Amino acid sequence: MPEPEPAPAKRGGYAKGDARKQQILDRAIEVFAQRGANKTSLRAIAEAVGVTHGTLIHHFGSLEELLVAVYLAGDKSVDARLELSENPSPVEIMIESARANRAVPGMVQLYSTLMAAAIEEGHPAATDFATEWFRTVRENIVQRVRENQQAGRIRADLDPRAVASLVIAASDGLQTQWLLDDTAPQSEALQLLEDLLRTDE
Amino acid sequence: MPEPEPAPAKRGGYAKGDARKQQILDRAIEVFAQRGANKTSLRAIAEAVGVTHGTLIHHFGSLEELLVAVYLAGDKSVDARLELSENPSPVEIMIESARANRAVPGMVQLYSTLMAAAIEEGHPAATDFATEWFRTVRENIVQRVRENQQAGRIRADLDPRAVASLVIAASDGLQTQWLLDDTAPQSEALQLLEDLLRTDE
DNA sequence: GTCTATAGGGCGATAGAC
DNA sequence: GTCTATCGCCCTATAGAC
Repeated sequence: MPEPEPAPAKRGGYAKGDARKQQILDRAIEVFAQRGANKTSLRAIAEAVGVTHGTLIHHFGSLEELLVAVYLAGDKSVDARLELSENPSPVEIMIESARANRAVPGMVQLYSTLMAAAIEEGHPAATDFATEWFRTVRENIVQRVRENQQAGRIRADLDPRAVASLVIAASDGLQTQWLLDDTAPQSEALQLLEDLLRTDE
Repeated sequence: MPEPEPAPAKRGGYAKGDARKQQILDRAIEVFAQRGANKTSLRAIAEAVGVTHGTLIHHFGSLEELLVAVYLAGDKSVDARLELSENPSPVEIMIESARANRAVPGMVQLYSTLMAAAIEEGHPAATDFATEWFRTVRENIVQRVRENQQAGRIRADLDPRAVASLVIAASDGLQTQWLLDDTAPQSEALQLLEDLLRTDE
């Protein structure tokens, strides 16, 4: 199935390879959205994408690296939407991200799988992803906390780094609870945390 | 290696089988404490315990059921210690449990692995464990929240169920963060949550 | 009852042909 | 780039020795 190539690029020709990689990634994300992170062997993904498992290894190096790439690509859409709102509270960010994940439960399963792999030894790709992920997210949230404190929306006496870790942890843990029992008070608990952090009425 | 049998019991004779099962479990817990949840195949565990993988299957039915049994057995010691203290706050319970897990990181890895398996389909043992686990823990914590509210130590206007879910989620999430980066403010964030829940000074 | 041995199949990863 | 073939490891399940 020859498709119209997006400008093959005479020089430094990685365009074709990257395009193919992106194609595979797009299809893989669809698969995760539809079927969840279930039975995600290289062979199963390869079959769904329409190549062999060897091809996936060629493009991504290992199953784990492919999974990381899928998660990061899927996360971008959430990120983009958040850029639009102004000075959101840390908890609002988590609520928005939870909303997105609720629509695509496969992403939460994938996140859990990657985190479980990350805290075991011998999974460098997952460990690197998780370490970098928490570093970035925590940094981001710490900044939001500071902004909200300056705006008088979060109590100024709280340590931004502790607040950030708490908010992230709560969000992660609640998603797990909610996936196992959809009567778990996910939104309520997040809203509760929001209220607790707010400057005293 | 014939060991002194603990009263073979003429009737309803499951004593011997249960004893062997407990032996295996004890040894498996040691292995997890020493080496973490790494490379936990039936064969690897069997080798460490000193039997074959078939023996483990015979006693526990499947790898997943063995892992659940190991986690539950390892958790009992924490539970026992908590019974001693009187009317602990929900967060104090989590801090104590975090302290225990810090000493035996393999248990946190095991917990993560089980939770990741639980939220995927096709892992009934893990799913049953996790569902029941959250049900029990949440029930327990809700009760503690109520007691603390009556004692005037937690704000009476908060929904106990939301508080319980939040505390559990925060604790779980912080342990993951801490395992990946031991400078993550685990204790600080838990203490912060404790302070936020406290009746206004 | 308890355990060993083995069958049958899936996995990730690699090597090399096209 | 993509394929096939293959390696070594893992899993569950079962047959039968002790």
